[in-house]
Order: sequence, then structure tokens, then C-alpha cells
Amino acid sequence: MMYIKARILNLLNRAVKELQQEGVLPSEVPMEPGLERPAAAMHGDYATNLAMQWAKPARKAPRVIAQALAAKLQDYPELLAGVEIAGPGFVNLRLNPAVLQAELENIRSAGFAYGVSDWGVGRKVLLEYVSANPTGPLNIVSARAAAIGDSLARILKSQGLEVCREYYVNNAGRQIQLLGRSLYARWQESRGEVVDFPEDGYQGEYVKELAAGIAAERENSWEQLDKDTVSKVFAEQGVNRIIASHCRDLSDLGADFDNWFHELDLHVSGEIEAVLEELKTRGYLYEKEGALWFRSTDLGDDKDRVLRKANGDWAYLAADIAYHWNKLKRGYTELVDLWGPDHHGYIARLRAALQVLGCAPKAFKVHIVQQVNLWEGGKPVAMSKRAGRLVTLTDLLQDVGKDVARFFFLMRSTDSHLDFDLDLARRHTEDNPVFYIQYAHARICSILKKSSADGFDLPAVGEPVKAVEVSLPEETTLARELAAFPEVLETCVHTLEPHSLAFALRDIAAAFHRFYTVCRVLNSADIPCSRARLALIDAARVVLHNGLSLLGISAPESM
RNA sequence: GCGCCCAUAGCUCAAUUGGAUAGAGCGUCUGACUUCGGAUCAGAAGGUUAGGGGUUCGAUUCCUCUUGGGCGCACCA
Repeated sequence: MMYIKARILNLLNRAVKELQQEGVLPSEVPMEPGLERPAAAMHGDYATNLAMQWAKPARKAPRVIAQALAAKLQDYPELLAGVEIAGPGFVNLRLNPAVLQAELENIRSAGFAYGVSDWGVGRKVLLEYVSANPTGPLNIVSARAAAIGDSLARILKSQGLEVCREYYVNNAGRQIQLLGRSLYARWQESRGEVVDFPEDGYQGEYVKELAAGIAAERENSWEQLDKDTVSKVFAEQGVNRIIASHCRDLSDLGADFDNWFHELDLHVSGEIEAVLEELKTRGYLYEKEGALWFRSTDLGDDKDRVLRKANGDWAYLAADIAYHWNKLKRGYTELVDLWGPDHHGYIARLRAALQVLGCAPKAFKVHIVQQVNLWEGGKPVAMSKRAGRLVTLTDLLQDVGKDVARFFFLMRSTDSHLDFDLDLARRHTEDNPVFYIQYAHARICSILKKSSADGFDLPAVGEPVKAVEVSLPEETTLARELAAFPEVLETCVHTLEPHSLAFALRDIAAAFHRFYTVCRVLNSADIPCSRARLALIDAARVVLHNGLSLLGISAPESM
């Protein structure tokens, strides 16, 4: 199936080719025609700025080119009912209403597959997100990253891209030892011993509970072991249990991963040494003061970075470079990472390393998932990592539920700060935007149910309905919003952000609610009209369902 | 001090990545149901896009300076 926008683009490309053959446009200049939906309805369904794009290379006034283009586009009345030149040289296109009607039919026949496309086939994306240290419960920013990453993955897959959802587990290094020592200390305390809790050790009740849980299984077998060994056991067990709990929590959020990649594997497999050898061969390594350095300043970083410390340990960056190299070796051609707000300074050095390893700068994309501020009772909720006072993903899910949590995370662009209003999120009866959309879906289902009970039959897919009935502004607006759904998904793939979909669903729901107040669907005095409107809202049901499902949010039939 | 990100309506945010008259929600004010779900809808008010300069047919978007915020600046991870 070919979507409306793609069909128009075909026409534009064909017209450009003809104009090139006729000498109106120079043939040596390649250019993708710009095609967009104008903000104002008076500017038509689509508009192209092609004439302005070509003005300079063709050395012609934009309106002259627009004139020639418009003449070509007159030949396709079955698709374009109106072609107008406006402003500095826009060509505004008005769709033949029958096209919109046919698209409603497409929506209904595709059903839950509507929006699915294959234009992204061949792209292999490794999408890494959350990747929180396995030293404590997942916090709010991790929850946000999980919702964004998971929804993005669903959208990318729907457009034919191959996606691996990956979680990088930092199970090596100092913080793991520290976790082990913290657990050990809490266990000793529980036995009545007086101990010095490690400086910078992990606070919070979960450490005590975790220690008790581990000890319950092992206690008798390690009485005779030395302190370091016991700490190590605590560390291993603790990490395993925490990873398992992350896995459960993320699953509760509907954000499952395809792969959990362990940092430790890189240390064991020798990939760190191997990747450094690569960097060395290309002349980007040097030794200074006993440490091994990466000359990242040659590639846009603002200072060189240590990869192997003077004490022989790998720096974190070394493992991370090896990790990203590993992604490339697995055949992924696009590496997309969602990182926390405090890691933005890290992008330049990793990009530098990847460039050395042959990864095009554009193939490595990082979105910073910005900070989340929780609000309650008109005031920010005070959180302190030090004292272990954190609102966790688990707390949030218990508090507001999966659907609301996900939608609130998804309705802002990734790299802008998010104010999460807990009071609004908890409200089930007022202006909660999640329910606004779900309500539209439930309302449609309710009408469809009533229609069959009252003897109105929903037209079968493929069965002709009186197309002209979709003619009131509220009807056409709704139909237009629905037909734009594939383009919204395209935008999300392009920007690698899911929030446009959340906005689009809100717009679709609004268009439906407006339609509903103006247009009576079930009217026994006008059966053809009722049938046409039933088909329209059925299409709306499909799009709302599909959109919500790409966001990982349920589409209830009743609320 | 250096670097990165940000600044749009009273508040929270969009703006199809350079397009036409900058749009939504909340809040405020005024309205709308005898019938399909009022968790709804309509209307009004609200803007020099922080400020100056530049690039071009065209700038919220790109460059530059100023101001004001956030975050980084470890041989931590």
C-alpha cells in the first residue's frame, strides 16, 4: 500500500524530471522536493516549496517555476483536485476528496497493521537506553528513558527497521565493590556488630533488605571466609538480584529488552585490549605519566582522555569504546544511545573514538534524556540520592499506573526537562491527557457496540459507502488527521523521538470529540450517512488503537 | 575559568529540522446536552519567540555577541 504523501512525491519527482527534460530546470542538480502539511487549512492539504528550492540553481523567479510545475500537476485530477500558486512560490495542493475516502478504507482493511511500513527495511539500529548501574533501584530518569526507548523501538520496528533494544550493565568497576562492602556492612550490623559503614557507601533501606536476602541463602557457608571474599560474594549476588529486579520493573512498565549486555564480558573476552590495538595502529594512543591516553583532541574533543590508568586498571571509557565497537562488529549500522543528563560531556570523546573505528559521525546518535522534576501539592518533591530518598520506578508504577506513567514521559521531547505533576497524573476524572485519548477510543467502541444492538450494520471493509457523506468540516478534519498517521511515524523515525506521536494522538482524539458533538452517528432517518460515519469512526478507532499501542499504552473499550 | 544544553502566552510545552497569520493543554472569563459515554464541546483574553547584530526569497530554527538558567569539567563509573 502506498500512502498519500508518497504518491504525491512520486508526481513531484516525475514533474521535475519532465521540467528538466524541457530545459526549464537544470538537469545536473539533484534535489529532494520538500512536501509538507501547511499549518493553515486554507493552504491546502499539502504544499511544496520546490519552486523556491530550484530558483537559485535554475536562475529563474520562483513563481515562474511554480507556474510550470502547477501546469504539470493539473494532469492528475484523480489525486489532486486543486493546484494553486501562493506567496513567494509555494504550490498548494488540494486532495481529491475521494482519496481521503479511499484512505479510510485502507485504514479499515489494514486494521491493526495500519501504519506499518517497510520503507526502513535494511537499517539495523542498536538502541541502548536505561543502562543504569546495578547498584540500586531504577529512578525516575531511568523510567523516562525506558518509556522513550521502548516506544521509539516499537515505532522504528513498525517502519521496517531492525532494532535491538539493549541494556548495558555496568557490572565491573569500583561501584560494584562498593556495593559489596555496603551489603557486607549492613549484614554485619544486622548481627549486632558495630562496623564502619563505607564512606560513599550505598544508603537506603534496599541495601539492608538485599543483604538480609542474600545472607538468608548463604549464611552458614561463609562463616570462615575472609572479609574480602565475603564482600565479593555480596557484590555478585547483589548485582544479580538488582539486575533481576530492574528486569521485572521494566517489564511492568511494558519496556522489555532484547539484550542485556554485561560490561564484564568485555573485560573477559579481551575486546578492550583489541580495540585499543585498533586505536594504537591508527596512531591515536600515547603514554604519559604511566597512563595510556587517547588523543581525542584531534577529533573535536576538548581534552585527551585516559584509557588505562597508571595503576593498570581500565578507565570506564576504554570499556565503553570496546562496547560500541562490539555493536559495530555485530553489524549494526546505526548506534542510538539515550543517556542521562549528566553525560552530555561524554558524547564528544566517544564519537571521536567511533570515528577512528570507521563509524560515520552521523551513524552515532545520542539523545540526552533530561531531568525529571516531580511535583506534588504545588511543590517539587525533594529527592536525595545520598540519603537514599528517591522516588523509584516501582513507586511510580504503584502510584499512577503504567499507562499514565508512560504517557507523561512521552509527551515531552526527550531533551527538555520534564515537570511531572503527580497530582494531575493521579486524577482519573478530570484533565488527564491520557484519559482524554483513551476516552475517545472507548467512546467509539461504545457507539460501535450500540450500532449493532440498534440494527445499524457497520459497512464491511471493501463495501462501498456513500463517500460524499464525509463532507462536514468536522468529518474531513478527522479524516485528514487519520490519513496523516503514517507521516507522523515517519517523523518519529527521522527525529528518533516518540513525542510527536503522543501529540498527534491528542489531536486525533480532539478531532473525534469535536466531530462527535456536531455529527450524530446513529440516525435511523439517514442510513447512508450513518453507515459512512460508522466507517469513519471505525477508522478512528483503528488509528487510536495502533498509535497507543506504539506508545505502549492500552486502548480500553470501556473505562 | 573552559565546554555542552536550554530560554517561546500567567504555568507546562509544541512548531512537520529554514516556510506562509508562532500553535495546544492547564489556569482565567463567557457559553452549549430531551437522543450515540459531559472523562465532552464552542468562544474570548493572553506573544517584540530573553535582548542586539548577521546570513537569504523567508529565521523560533543557522552564525555571532550580551544577559539569565541547567549540567559537566577525575588516572569515578
